Amino acid sequence: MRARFTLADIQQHALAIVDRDGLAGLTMRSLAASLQTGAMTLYNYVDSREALEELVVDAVSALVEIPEPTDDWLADTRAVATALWRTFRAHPAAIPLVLTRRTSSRASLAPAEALAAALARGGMDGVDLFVAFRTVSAFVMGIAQNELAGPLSREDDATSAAQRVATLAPDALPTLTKIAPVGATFTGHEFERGLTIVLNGLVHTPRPPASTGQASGLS
Amino acid sequence: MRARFTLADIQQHALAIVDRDGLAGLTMRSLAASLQTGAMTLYNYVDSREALEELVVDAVSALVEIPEPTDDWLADTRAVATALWRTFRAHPAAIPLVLTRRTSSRASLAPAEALAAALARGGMDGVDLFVAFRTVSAFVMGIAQNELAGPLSREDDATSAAQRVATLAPDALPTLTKIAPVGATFTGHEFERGLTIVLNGLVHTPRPPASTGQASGLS
DNA sequence: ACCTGAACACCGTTCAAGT
DNA sequence: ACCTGAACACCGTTCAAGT
Repeated sequence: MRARFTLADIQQHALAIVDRDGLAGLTMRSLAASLQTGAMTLYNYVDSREALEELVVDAVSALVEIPEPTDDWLADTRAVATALWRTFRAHPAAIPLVLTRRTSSRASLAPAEALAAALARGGMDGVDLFVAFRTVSAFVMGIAQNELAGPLSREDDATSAAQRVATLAPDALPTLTKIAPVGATFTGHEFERGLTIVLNGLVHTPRPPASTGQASGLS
Repeated sequence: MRARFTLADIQQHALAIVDRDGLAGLTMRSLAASLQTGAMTLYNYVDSREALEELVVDAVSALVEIPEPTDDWLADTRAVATALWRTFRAHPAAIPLVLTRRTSSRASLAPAEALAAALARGGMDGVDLFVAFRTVSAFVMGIAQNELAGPLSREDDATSAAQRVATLAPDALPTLTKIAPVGATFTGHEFERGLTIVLNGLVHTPRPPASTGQASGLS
């Protein structure tokens, strides 16, 4: 019998379930039901639950709208990072998978390549390029983590981060207690402003002479 | 009957299991066995598996050696961030939990408070302090993510990230293909150098005038 | 090659009964 | 209040049989 499904079918249904019912809602059985088959059918397409989750990460990555390169590498770097962040925000229930599952599919590496390429256009290479890539990439993933489960993340229920922190130990955590209400109010711009900080750092950090075997590039 | 265990007992055994057997090795039953009881006994101390995982995150957070404040806020910021990173690296199997589980215990907030306090000593407050805190925090968590599951992370088995990337699509991913071998060689210094970039960015980024209701502080 | 139901091992948790 | 075994619902996956 011919293949009834494509990998894309499976990815779409799986991501839809995660978006609708959360991560816990995605099981082999629930996905199979969504595709109107038995659970075992899925194993013709996917090795394991783990592999299925990687497929979901790929599906999310494929939704990143990678911007066309311009002649402004800094703006390009910002654009790719922003595109990633926008996609993650649109699928918050999938963020734990994005943070946690390793993929090396074309789909998931395409945004990474775009980011690295933009930085390379800035004149970096070798170790410098690697460090810059890691730094920007870490910032983007870390902001996703902060949003999801960070110390001052927003709440689902009524209790704000401010209240939670204050209730816990108002005296032991004076600075957090002071910041917490800011986090609750000032929402949605941490990413842009934080990214500006990181990119400014990139521009203002002198590149040390190559210490390993790798060339440090120009500048 | 008096309580046979303390929460600290449970945390220690749970973290030990995660360190030894990985995250999948930690189950209610395996933890109970480690404590020489039945699985149900654990529910006298912990509400659910989810709560147990938060307890593991607390246990890891408690291991962070928070440095004493000095008169150099930048050095202090660096020291707290480095202490966090060192602790995460020492318990790699727990990183998925650290990235994913939300805690608001004293233990987990103490390093966050130390980080925020160091930045506050740098003269930031209000929105600026919030943004700075989020940015440094995101970088630290993101580096942990990169190490664990990022695009150029190191491998358990023989196949290097370089090979993996190259095999997949050498032409479509030229920049990553070029960087990949650097990641394999240049190991352990991305954090320091990336942190320098972020901190330089902090110092070199002008603070915009307050746009929300929050005061933007001095400078 | 792909499909699929039955069955198995395992896991979190409820229940009910103990002290 | 804390302990605990039996039992239940659920989940990933193996097996064996089909086309």
